[in-house]
Amino acid sequence: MCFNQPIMHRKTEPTIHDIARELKVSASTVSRALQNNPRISEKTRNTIKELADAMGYRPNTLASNLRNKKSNTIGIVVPLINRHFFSSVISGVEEVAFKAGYTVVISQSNDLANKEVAVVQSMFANRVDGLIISIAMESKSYDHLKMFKKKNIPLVFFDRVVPEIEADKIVVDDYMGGFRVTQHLIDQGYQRIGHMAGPLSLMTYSDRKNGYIAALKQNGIDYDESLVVTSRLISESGVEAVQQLLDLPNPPDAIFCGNDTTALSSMIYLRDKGIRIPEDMGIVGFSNEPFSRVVSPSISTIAQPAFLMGQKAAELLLNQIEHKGKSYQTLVLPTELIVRESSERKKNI
Amino acid sequence: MCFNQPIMHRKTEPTIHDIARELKVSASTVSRALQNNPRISEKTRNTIKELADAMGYRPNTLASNLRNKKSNTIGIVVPLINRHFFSSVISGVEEVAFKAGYTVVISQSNDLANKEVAVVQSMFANRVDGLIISIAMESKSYDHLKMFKKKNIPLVFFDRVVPEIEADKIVVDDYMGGFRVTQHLIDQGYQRIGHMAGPLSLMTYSDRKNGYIAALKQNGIDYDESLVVTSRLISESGVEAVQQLLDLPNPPDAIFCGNDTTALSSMIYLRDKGIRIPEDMGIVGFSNEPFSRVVSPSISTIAQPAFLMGQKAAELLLNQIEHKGKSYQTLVLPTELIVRESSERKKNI
DNA sequence: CAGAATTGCGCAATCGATTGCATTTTTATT
DNA sequence: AATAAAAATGCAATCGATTGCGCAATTCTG
Repeated sequence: MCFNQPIMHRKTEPTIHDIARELKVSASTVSRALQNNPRISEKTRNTIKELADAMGYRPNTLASNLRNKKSNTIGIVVPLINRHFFSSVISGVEEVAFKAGYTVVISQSNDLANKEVAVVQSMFANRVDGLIISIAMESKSYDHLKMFKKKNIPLVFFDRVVPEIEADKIVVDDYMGGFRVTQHLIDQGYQRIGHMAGPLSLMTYSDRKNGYIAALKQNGIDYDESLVVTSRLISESGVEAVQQLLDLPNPPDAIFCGNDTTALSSMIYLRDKGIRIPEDMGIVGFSNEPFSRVVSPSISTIAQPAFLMGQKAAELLLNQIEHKGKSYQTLVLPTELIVRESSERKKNI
Repeated sequence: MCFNQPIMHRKTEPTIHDIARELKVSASTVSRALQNNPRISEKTRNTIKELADAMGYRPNTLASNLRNKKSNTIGIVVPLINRHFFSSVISGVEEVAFKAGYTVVISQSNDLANKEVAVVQSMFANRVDGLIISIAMESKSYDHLKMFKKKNIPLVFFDRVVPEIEADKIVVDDYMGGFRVTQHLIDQGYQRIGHMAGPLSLMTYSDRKNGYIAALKQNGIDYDESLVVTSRLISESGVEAVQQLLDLPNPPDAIFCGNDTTALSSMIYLRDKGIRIPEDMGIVGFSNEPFSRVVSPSISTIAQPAFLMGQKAAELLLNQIEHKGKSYQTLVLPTELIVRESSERKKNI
């Protein structure tokens, strides 16, 4: 039997009690010393810290969390982790959270209402201190989220928000995005500007369209309903919409596409038809998907500050966590127009 | 003063003690009943469960985790969340972990050695049950990972693995990837095939190069060292490498680029030089980045099964967690050659 | 130098769930 | 009916850190 083993493989992690025993002080003292509590003299504090180091002591956050009724963890739920926009948001959240000493737990809803309920409940059971979420497209009932409200656990929505729940919200300025795109096309000398809209039940898309209409109006251009085609904005929709627009008696000379996917598929279709971009037809997309920069011609688009959105979401959430009961705010992040080849008819000098 | 409030807003979450008091049984009984421990009669078990439901009881996983010394949490650390390959892996991990009742905590190293150390230590302190990691390019020392080994916490490496640490590992078959690419180029009738290699200290890149060399050999083509340019494979490297290759007395007529990024930048450079792809020069990339499908000409590349990799990583890890001490395995996932325009000189009939 | 003020530290309860062992209750056996 | 066996439940310690309160030691004050 040997006591006082040198520091080596021991079965269990050292705890404050082990340190206390070794130094013949109480566990409270050790705990306080490690927290730099002024009630402990500098001398003993140093002794304790040194031994803690030497023993390879690591605080057990589980125990601490239990005692403090706080997990120092925030949850984030997105439809699909594997989507550039969302992974960028997550990246931003992680950065801010990590710096603030929080852990980020992550789940995806796969855009399925019942998976969303399941993952949210799981986060709830795990006592996250707050939740950041972009809801699944399908979600109908929001009881699982109201649970958080009831227990007073902070909640931040981003991108796809739930209007009927009071909480911090972050969205991008789709209206101004649509406006800027349209204004840009006008500035480039395009005369008849068409628009591929997305499902107008989603605010995101109706705002873009409204921005488009507003810009036309402001430039004294009549809004022509026949120039707007509404679809789900998948790749095929782009092709169909272009066909429809080209068949018009008076077809457009520029198209504001609801997203980059349709912008791309339109471009490919137009190119095959021998229509030159941007000379014969200007194209602008939306969202700044990674590919829009590298395709040829590169696609002008609206950048949504996904990473920033994640950072802001985390900041709002941490703020709520640390000063509960403040009032809620809705942050509208600015969009940025990125002019690329697909719409740059007038070269800058 | 009113006791026996109806179920409504109460300050604190109900615990097993509250249930026990209400039912005049002990907390142990409640705990056991909720776990379906056979030592509790069906009758009392039902009574307990019903009341638990009615009171809106939710087990406190923190307390449970503390007692069980198990967090039911796995950690995943990647260089950058916001990269398609990694976010796809994460997505796969999340799927498997969630189904198995585990929570996934996530962090990014930003490819910085010291951030990696910090996040790994944080996960350690948070008592994750296991860790899945692709190491930062810069990492030099692996003490932070050896810590896990010492404490017998399962570890799974993927993509960028550490050879000197024994653990489960998952990589893609870079060797065969390189081989396939090269064979494909040969089959397409290209005669002199160059290669842009990545940092050869990383297995990933040296394997690709070795596959390239092997394919040449098998086809009776001499390996010409001057045709291989090594770099960090960022966009600019592609341009520099192409310039270098074109300046050779006997330049290549095809290039196997170490990744899609360099494949793209090379293509753009070549196009500006008036060199036609794939007619004058064949190009193949690696990784199947989303953009490689949509650029023009589309880029032939090697698909890495990222989502599958994540699933497998999670499976291996959970297996280790649940049956510790099994031997370690290295899983080599197959790669798939995706032939696109950039290398398809001979059209299929 | 006595008494007050300050400083340094320990006791013991707490967070909520789990579990080995002991005890009580019920059922079976002769 | 008495005892053995089995079933159901309770006691109390435990996981590791935190903290209000109280006691003891030290320093200060007049």
